[in-house]
Amino acid sequence: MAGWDIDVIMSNGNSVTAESIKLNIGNVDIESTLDGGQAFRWWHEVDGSYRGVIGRRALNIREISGGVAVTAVDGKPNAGIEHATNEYLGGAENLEKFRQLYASDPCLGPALRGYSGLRLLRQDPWECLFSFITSSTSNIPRIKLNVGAAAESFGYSIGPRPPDVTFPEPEVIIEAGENHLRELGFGFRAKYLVAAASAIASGAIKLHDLKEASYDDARAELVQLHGVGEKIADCVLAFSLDKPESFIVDRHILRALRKWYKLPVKASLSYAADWARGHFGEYSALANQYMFHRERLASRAAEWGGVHIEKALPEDGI
DNA sequence: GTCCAGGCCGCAC
DNA sequence: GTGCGGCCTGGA
Repeated sequence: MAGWDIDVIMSNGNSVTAESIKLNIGNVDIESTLDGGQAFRWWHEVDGSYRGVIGRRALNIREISGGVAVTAVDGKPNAGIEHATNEYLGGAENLEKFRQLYASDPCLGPALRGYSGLRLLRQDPWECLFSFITSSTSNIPRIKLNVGAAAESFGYSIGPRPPDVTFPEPEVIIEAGENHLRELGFGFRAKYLVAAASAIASGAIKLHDLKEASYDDARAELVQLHGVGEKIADCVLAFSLDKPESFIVDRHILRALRKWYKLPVKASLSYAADWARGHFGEYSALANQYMFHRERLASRAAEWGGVHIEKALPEDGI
């Protein structure tokens, strides 16, 4: 599975040789997967690769034919990187079935052809929860700014650059406190984050145990947290707690469901989520991510002059 | 200056 | 159960 080759990393002007590991895990669209609204600590490099952190390792990931190449940028041995990256990028079995089932779906078919390789991540649950509490009434650039600031302020350095840090444990966030988080720009979300950290540190909520729990039970646990509603809970369930049946509804998705699946204009967010879970079943989270990506690019294309979607999805005829 | 962003809470009705 | 105002703040 894993092959070897030699890369040259330019860091602080010095050249360092490091071995990269090739993972033949199938096509991965790293831009839409790592930097499309699931995770917020991946940074685009000038060569098109992405740099970020998985667990306690600072890594660089780039696309290669049939998979990705991963390089440690922390000067440590490669042990464990292959396994961790495989975990993080999720399995592809579901994706293959999903592709076959929805190839001719009017909304998802074009998206599957346009962004084939968009995957569901399997992130660390605490960082994921923290990130999506932060996402409330915010936008992706600002979420990246906030989450990155918290990581760099309170995380443990594991590499040469400032963003090469582990994500701070709940105990560290509690110690930092609401006011410090407000100073970093989290606004009204600061108190939610400290409360969530307390619930986890005290053991009132055991995030990792929710992986084994049913979707309904895990969701019910999460929404008890102050500042976590159905939407944020579904993000955490889909991106970190192995719940492929979760479906996230925001304004982009609601618009898509009305446009492509004839959902009533008056359908509430909660109704829409229930309908979509019934319709897509175990492929809900995947369908949701492709739909979100497509709709988000479409709205951005409109802002930029409306060319992006036609370029990405030629056969779609919007 | 205004408006909006991958929401949620508290409170009416 | 549905609707509405308020909440922080950076960027367009």
